[in-house]
Amino acid sequence: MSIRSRYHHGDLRSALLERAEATLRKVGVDGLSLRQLARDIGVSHAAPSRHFRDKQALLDELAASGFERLGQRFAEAATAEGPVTERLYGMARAYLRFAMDNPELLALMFTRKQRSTSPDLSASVQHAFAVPVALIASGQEAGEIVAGDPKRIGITCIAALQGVATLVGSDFTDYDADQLLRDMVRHLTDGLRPRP
Amino acid sequence: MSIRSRYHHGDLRSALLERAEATLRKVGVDGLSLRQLARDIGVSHAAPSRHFRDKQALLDELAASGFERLGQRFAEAATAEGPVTERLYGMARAYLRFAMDNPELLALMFTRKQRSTSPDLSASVQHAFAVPVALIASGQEAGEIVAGDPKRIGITCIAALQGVATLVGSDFTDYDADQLLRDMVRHLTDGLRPRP
DNA sequence: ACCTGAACACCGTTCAAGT
DNA sequence: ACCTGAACACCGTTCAAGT
Repeated sequence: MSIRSRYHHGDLRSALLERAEATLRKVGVDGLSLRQLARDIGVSHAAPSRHFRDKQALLDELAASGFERLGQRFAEAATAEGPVTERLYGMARAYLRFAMDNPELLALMFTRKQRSTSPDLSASVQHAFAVPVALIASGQEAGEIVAGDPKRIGITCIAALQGVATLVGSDFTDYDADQLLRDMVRHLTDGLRPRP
Repeated sequence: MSIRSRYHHGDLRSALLERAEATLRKVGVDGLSLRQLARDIGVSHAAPSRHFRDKQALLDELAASGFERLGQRFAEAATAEGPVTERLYGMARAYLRFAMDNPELLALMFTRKQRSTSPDLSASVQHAFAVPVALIASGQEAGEIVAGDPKRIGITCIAALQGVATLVGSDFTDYDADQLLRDMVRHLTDGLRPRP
């Protein structure tokens, strides 16, 4: 960061992403403007276009990085000690923690506008989702989970968690997140139909 | 609509809401601008402010009307013939149909930004959610559903459906909506833990 | 290669003034 | 009561020109 190199920022791309995520957290997507981002970083308002084709491209990268981090948290929970169902519950808690720590980012991750999903984003999603699917497959081997395509069961679980995250974030209910999550896990595990 | 009354629109408020929903469906929230709406209707760009404090107020009303219609569809499904579990499945299908018919509206309905929810919207939500809760309560009486606070079980079901709708709308998965929904209903009904 | 400055076509919101 | 027109302070995107 010599005085000479202040004209060329050096790593404007990373700086934009970093600042964008901070702004997203503080003021939400609607409050995020490329011009303000550029101002914050101290660069002209036209500079970002060198690194992101348009605003949506920057948002797509934020979403992709979100899925990468979510995938990491999944992986940590999946490789913990204990029976599969315990680890699945750990993953569920990791999901909800991520959702509550990054509510605006999560909304961005699952809002696909009417644009085609970028290959980058798609790869991050597949990578993240693969973790619970694998865990479910090993749960089936251990006889802890019913038979069936682990991919389909995994997607069902992710959908359930995403729903909990959405409801928690919408404050349409007074139940706290932990209780909602426990209810969901319990009912999805044991079923709503009474067991004999 | 006499020539004399063209200056005063007459029912600008309704016209704005109607046009806004059509635009929402066509180009999404991001493509929705008050100025364009005013232009479409043939009124000055400042006119909408008489009827909606700001853009968010109009979006809130759209969301509220969404919940009202969703509640109606719920009520229809709830009062159908057959056992409770059948009617719950009918409600689930109604939810997903609504989600697929109004993807942008649904996103709007569940995206609460970081603003306080308007009382109007909150009332619509409570009204809509009350339907599945009541159905679950009668399912418990019939012995078709496990014991527990019907409100909490109902919220769990809605979360599950909302999650399915989100995943279907995000096109992160290739599974079609019906299959995803059937999987969710089956697993939530019977549980992921093997039954003896 | 990377950034600037000006330009273009938009926004939401406000407010005196008109009917 | 309801709407207009002008004004203000913003946007995203593009593009010749600078270093």
